[in-house]
Amino acid sequence: MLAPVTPPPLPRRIAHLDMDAFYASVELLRYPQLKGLPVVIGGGRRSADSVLAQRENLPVAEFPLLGDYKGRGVITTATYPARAFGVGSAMGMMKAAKLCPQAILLPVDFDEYRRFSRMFKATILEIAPQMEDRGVDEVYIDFTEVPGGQREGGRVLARLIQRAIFERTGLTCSIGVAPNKLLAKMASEFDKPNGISIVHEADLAARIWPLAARKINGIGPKAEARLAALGIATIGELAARERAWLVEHFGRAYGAWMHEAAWGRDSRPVVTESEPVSMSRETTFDRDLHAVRDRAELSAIFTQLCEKLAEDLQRKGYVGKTIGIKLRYDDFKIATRDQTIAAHTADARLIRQTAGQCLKRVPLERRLRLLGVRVGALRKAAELAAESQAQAAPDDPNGQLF
DNA sequence: TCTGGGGTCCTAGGACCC
DNA sequence: TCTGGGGTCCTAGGACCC
Repeated sequence: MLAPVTPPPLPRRIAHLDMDAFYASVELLRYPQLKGLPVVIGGGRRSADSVLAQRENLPVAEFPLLGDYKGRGVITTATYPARAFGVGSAMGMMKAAKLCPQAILLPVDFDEYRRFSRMFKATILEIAPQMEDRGVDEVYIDFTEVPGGQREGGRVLARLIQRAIFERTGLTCSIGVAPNKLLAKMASEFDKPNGISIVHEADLAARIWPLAARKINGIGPKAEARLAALGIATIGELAARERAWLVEHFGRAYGAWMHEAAWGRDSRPVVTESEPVSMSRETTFDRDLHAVRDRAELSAIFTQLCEKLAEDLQRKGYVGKTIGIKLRYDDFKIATRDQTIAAHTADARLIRQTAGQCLKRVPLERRLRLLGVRVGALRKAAELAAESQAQAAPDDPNGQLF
């Protein structure tokens, strides 16, 4: 008997695709008259009665200005002309207004960004079926088995996808292709905007090791600071340390992972489907509120959050079992409490009641800045219903007895 | 008026069970 | 004086990401 002949496996080629300045680019498609001007997006949601909602061909002079903005909130994104003034994402609005009061301020329009997000993802799926969603403007794509995915290390397929997205949406993106997700993510930043970068294992020392350790997806500001204190700034310096030394300083799991990452090793698959674990709603108040003195106002907001969350769950077909709250105090410290109830629910009143119990277990002397409600341990409502049906099925002896 | 909103995953201690 | 060991669930906090 002849052993079945299996062709050697193809080398893994994983792409990371990142839309270029996504929110701002979507806004500029709608308001081309703003091209080249400093534009900032953030500070709240677009309301139906806003001047912007009424006319798309609004003259530039009639757009709202950042300098006129009053409120808390942060910049979601800024165009390059705005960034030239030192304005950037996550910056407080009031601080940004001082730096560049003449910038045009657009409120965020998530519905519109989601619409474009669906469009570019559908375009990718028509070409490459193995796609992992990483938020509104990012995906991983497994090129390995896709026709043409191996040509020029992935460049040919990347170019095809880039063109298809541009033709469908008018938006550009940057793509990195590498042996795994970790390297592909870094590669996609190499040539922005509208670029393609191909990285191979052999490029590790030349192209990855000179980068700051912070460029590794999973090393954030805290880990970066701890590394810096230990004299490590670049990925190469991280790679030069013994695994055992990293484990000693960062714990078994994180230390070992850091070592693997620095050596460009990552075997995580591209995950095409996943179920949500939790859903939440939270809001930062216009002014800090006190649990006793602003009780009525707080209570109304609390109820509203629970109602919105219940709506989200019901619309998407989920029920959850762990109900929780989140508070941010005026000193920015965060407290969370949660409680697991007997049965899964998506009912606003039950969520409100359980979250109310949680609120009683948390200190309420300080003023509050933010209140949030969360439902976790989610299940698909339909699946849960099917299971309880099965439990009462006639082949269950207990089911027959009673 | 510095500092949004929506997520995931990990850790660690205690309860509880066998 | 000696007092297991493993597994799972629950809870609180924190790091990180988009």
